[in-house]
Amino acid sequence: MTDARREVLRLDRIETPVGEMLVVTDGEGAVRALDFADYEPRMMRLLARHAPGATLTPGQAPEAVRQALAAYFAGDVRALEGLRVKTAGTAFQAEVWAALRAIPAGETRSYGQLAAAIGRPSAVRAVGLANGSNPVGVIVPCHRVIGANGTLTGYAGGLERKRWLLAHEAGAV
Amino acid sequence: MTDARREVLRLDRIETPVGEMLVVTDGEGAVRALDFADYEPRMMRLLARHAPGATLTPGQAPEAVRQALAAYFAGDVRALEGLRVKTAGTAFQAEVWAALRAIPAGETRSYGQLAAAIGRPSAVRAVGLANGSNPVGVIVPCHRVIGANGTLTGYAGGLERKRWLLAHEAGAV
DNA sequence: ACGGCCATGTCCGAAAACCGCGAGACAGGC
DNA sequence: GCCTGTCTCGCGGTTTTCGGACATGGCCGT
Repeated sequence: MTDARREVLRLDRIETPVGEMLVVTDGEGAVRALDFADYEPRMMRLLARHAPGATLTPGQAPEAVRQALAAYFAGDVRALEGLRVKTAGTAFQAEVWAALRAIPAGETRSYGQLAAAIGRPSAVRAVGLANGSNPVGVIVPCHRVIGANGTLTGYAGGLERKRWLLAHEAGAV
Repeated sequence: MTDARREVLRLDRIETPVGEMLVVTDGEGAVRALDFADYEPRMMRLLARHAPGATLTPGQAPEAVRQALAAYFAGDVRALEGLRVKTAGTAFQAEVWAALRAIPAGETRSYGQLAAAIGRPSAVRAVGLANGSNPVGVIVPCHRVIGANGTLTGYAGGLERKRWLLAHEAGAV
């Protein structure tokens, strides 16, 4: 009696300088999840929350997505800006993630700045929390948010990768 | 960014031998809620849970619904069997409510029999709970479930109405 | 018969825990 | 003094846990 429109998502694996990544796309070409292969359980957990009941089948991501990611890692760090993503978090999370995509490659923001940008200057830790539960890494650039004193503080894919991504973007502007 | 497709539901009021009733239907003719007018707050609460964010406007229910209800109260106690209902409870509740509709008019079941019918013989009290949170009274005949010893035990619309409905159905087969 | 007792499964609301922070206080080292 | 590192605590949204509540039905005494 429940609406059982089981959505079918494709799971692709691509090689990058920072290790193999998992890309989940839907039938409309939107990216639903993107994470590093060694954090697969985490991605599956997030995906289960954001796309309940969807089935996952191995398959190639749309060419536009593959090419954009390749271009990004090759040095065209703005290549991801046109990609469409689709997530289903709370209203607060949606605001945070939208604010993330507004940070240009090569720049960084502090958690406090991001909190102020969405009109809740004191919701600093909550921003960190929403940041950490972002299902679409790299494209939604949660790695561009650092501590107010310049320290990297944390990253779901490991601080080493956060450092690499920031250096990559800083060197390619 | 959340899906803000505000659904519009119609709220009708009809007279019956057991008092005025509230009928909520959707754009597809399915009954979403049905309760007695003097329990309006309860119905609103259930509706808020089963159709979050929907707006309610006064208006007439589809003719098929009105006629079926009139026929039922006039003596054609099987007139409600063809009506479509739509609810959004948990899986357990859905099973219980489906099992309810399988009880023919004029018959009754005990809570234990109903629990056994859905394959959870010991979930007796849970059946009672699910029964009580049924948003679509009368059409989903929760009044046909009574205690194992024949007592009526309880009814959201008042025991007096439960007694009346059962007598009405028993006398009209 | 009748009245108490208790095991039972599910759901809901409240409360607490959890954090990818940041500001302020404080202690040392120069 | 000044700079830096460590500590403490308040912050806010989300998730998890927990404690009742309940439209029962046996069982066991009287």
